[in-house]
Amino acid sequence: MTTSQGGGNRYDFKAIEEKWQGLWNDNETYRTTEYDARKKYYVLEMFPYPSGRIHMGHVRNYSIGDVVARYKRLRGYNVLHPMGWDAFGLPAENAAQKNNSHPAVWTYDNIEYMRRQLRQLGLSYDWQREIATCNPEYYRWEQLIFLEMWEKGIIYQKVTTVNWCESCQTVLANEQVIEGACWRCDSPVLPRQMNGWFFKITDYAEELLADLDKLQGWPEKVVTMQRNWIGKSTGLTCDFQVYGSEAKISIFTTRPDTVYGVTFMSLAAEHPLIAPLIAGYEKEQEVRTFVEQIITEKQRKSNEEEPEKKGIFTGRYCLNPFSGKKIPIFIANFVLMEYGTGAVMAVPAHDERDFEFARKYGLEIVPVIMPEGVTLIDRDMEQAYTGPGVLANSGLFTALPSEEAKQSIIRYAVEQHFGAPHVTYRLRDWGISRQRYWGAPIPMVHCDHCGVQPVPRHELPVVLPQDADPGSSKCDPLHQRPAFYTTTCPVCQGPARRETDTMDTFVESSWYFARYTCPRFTQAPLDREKASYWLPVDQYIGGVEHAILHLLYSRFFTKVLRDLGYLDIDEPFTNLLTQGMVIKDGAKMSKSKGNVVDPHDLIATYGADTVRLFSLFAAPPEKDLEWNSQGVEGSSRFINRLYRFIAQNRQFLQKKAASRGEPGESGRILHRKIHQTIRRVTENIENNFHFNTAISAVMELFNTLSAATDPAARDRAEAHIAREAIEVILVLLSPMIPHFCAEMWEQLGNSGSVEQAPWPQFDAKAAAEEQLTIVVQVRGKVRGRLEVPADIDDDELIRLALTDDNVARFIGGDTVKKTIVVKKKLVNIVV
RNA sequence: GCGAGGGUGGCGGAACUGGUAGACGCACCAGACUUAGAAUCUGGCGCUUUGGCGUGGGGGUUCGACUCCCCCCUCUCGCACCA
Repeated sequence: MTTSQGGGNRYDFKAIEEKWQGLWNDNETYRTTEYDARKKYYVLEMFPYPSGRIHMGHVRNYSIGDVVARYKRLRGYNVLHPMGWDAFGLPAENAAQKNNSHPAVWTYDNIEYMRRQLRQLGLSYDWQREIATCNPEYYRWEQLIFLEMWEKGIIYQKVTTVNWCESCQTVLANEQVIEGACWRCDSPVLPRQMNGWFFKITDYAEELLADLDKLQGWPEKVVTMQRNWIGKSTGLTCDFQVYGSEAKISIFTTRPDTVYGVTFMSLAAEHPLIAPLIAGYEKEQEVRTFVEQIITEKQRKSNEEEPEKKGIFTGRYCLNPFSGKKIPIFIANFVLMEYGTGAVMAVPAHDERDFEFARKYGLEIVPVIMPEGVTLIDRDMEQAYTGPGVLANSGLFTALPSEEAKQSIIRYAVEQHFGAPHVTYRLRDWGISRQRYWGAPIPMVHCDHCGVQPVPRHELPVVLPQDADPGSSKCDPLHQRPAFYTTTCPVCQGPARRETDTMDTFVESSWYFARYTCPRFTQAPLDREKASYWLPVDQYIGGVEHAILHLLYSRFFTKVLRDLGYLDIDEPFTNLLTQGMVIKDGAKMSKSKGNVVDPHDLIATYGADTVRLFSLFAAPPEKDLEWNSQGVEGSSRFINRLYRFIAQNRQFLQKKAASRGEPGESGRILHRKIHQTIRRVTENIENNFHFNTAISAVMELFNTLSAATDPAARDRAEAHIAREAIEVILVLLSPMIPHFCAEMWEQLGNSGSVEQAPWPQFDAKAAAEEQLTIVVQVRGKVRGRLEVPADIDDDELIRLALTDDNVARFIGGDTVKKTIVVKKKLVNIVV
């Protein structure tokens, strides 16, 4: 059985799509070079992980990007539109183990298959620039960047408590822990002490935060998420002297104005001062047991809600440096060692957590911030007051407003040498060590004599071994491969051990957009000139799930690469479009829910153009797209209607030169509609990529064209207008359904391809209406409509409105108080 | 709890700086063509007792509110003991 749809009723999408894909491929139509007279435009979609086959989310993402690329080409830009593969990662290992294959084999097979699928969608990529991050020719440059970052001191190694996923057998970055669970497999994440490599992203915290203001072309939501993630807090660090000891406890607070309300001190269970504090005191053993208990509880906690607040008195006291007041030192389970100093000055009157804790253990509550017109009394307080106010019982600072007091108190602490202004971030350094095989090796060597040494540059790349050691699995991590890690020290030539951790795959995706500008450059990670020409990416498109992880890391890398001298930009992505998910039956498509639609089948049934058209038409790109098989039929029907119209009117449409003279009524309407459509489509794309409304505008034009083309009147003066209409339709739609438009353009006998056609020019005069429908309202309610010439004056309009029968009826006997005329729109009569 | 963004026909969605709510499409209904169906074409399609009522609910500003202001309900997403 043939799947082609010949017979004249439906267009043969299979033949047409294959033909044009072949031509684009053979002619390298989308190959891009630099230094063109045209302005550059770099449009990029987030590159896929080669998981096996493309899914509807890919189709949507890449259709959107392709429309942008094709549109910008038609508008005369030199467009860079590349594609590649985020090819390292755990699924390859899992799949390889299951199939007794090798991750590289599995990955490259998938790339092969998915590349073919992308080609079938007719996406206009410059395939010459394709990259796969698992290729040593890619990651060797990443290793070089690593070495340069190491030299610059942006990389360090430390033993810390890391996020460990037992199921993935690897460490995760903070950003990869979602509600206490692994971002990939959803199993609980446990803390674990380990040595690992870190990127000092916190060195860039301030710039990453400040530059968010430059990202005017980003969705507000993403900017806010990043701002919260960086989490800057400004305040005071200051020291509390331990009573009867030389030791000091350093605290951080964002509320120095409440410092006279401190009634106790809370330490995190992991605080290093606890051991010396309690040593030799009577309750030592009891406290020690409590601390251990809290630490185990913390390790066990996962997605559950907040545990109940609890703590224990250490038996020791410290002194408030401002008031000299002696306060008890507690250990509390809600104090985090990772944030601030791991010690909190507790102000129960003005902090909810401290309030709860104080009430539970019967501790003193001293209100020192009074809201306007209110005097707080500790016994009557039912909750902490956290708002602003005026200071009370605060020594020198009493009666100051709280905002002002913050500054004065910090200044005082500095003068008295027991404190300093301080800024803290929630952002942690990026831990990039992974204990897995399928990733880029970290190019370092450990030598017993010389310590940690970088691999000499001429030895790069440190290649990931492709063969298994005898008797082991193909996916064994590097620390189980003596043939890999046994080496000599680059300094002393003695025996040494290679680093066996691989890099987090997010490192690869943090700079790939830059490598696309010079994917085969062999001298350095980046060709400065080409990178400078193309970057930043003008339009980046991808899922909102990357709002923090990938987009924050890429911003960080851009700044690092700038500081290493490779780039001359501060931010990688000027405009960001976060497209919504593709859902079906109200839920995200997923295998477990069984609601997956495979694009492969759809393309086979309807063709790529229909699939693209539907995914663009059914919703604006930033919203979720509800998949609807009947909607796909509708898109297919529209293209087929266009096809039949052209096929059936070919003769008529050819009479371009023959028609002369004044067009009739329908011709004038059509001509006007053409120009109104050009304006609408152009604006819809330019403003916010609302292809759904752009497409509906073209549908309207086509409806007008079909109605205007009465077979009985075909030889009339309208022929050249009809011809203009169909050409405009084909150009306007060509970014969305490129195969069909290319074919029809050719069949209509145009010289040159539709891709070389100029974007149609909007003519305001041609779009102007000659007759207007004016709405007549009485007291704001529509009571009539008038057909009037566009140039009618207001007085005449009012006169006409008042004579309208229905309008007169609603005015009845009332007197007209006022009339409001809105130009070209309406008349409102107030009675 | 904090932050962000939404709630418009049976459905997806339109509506410019306040000015005809429901464009376009899907579904549905009727008709044409057909032996019949599919496909296609034409017309209809918010609710409704024809006077009205309608953009989550209630108030307000205005000649006029999906749009602006206040209060409330609800959904989605992100963060979540951050001192």
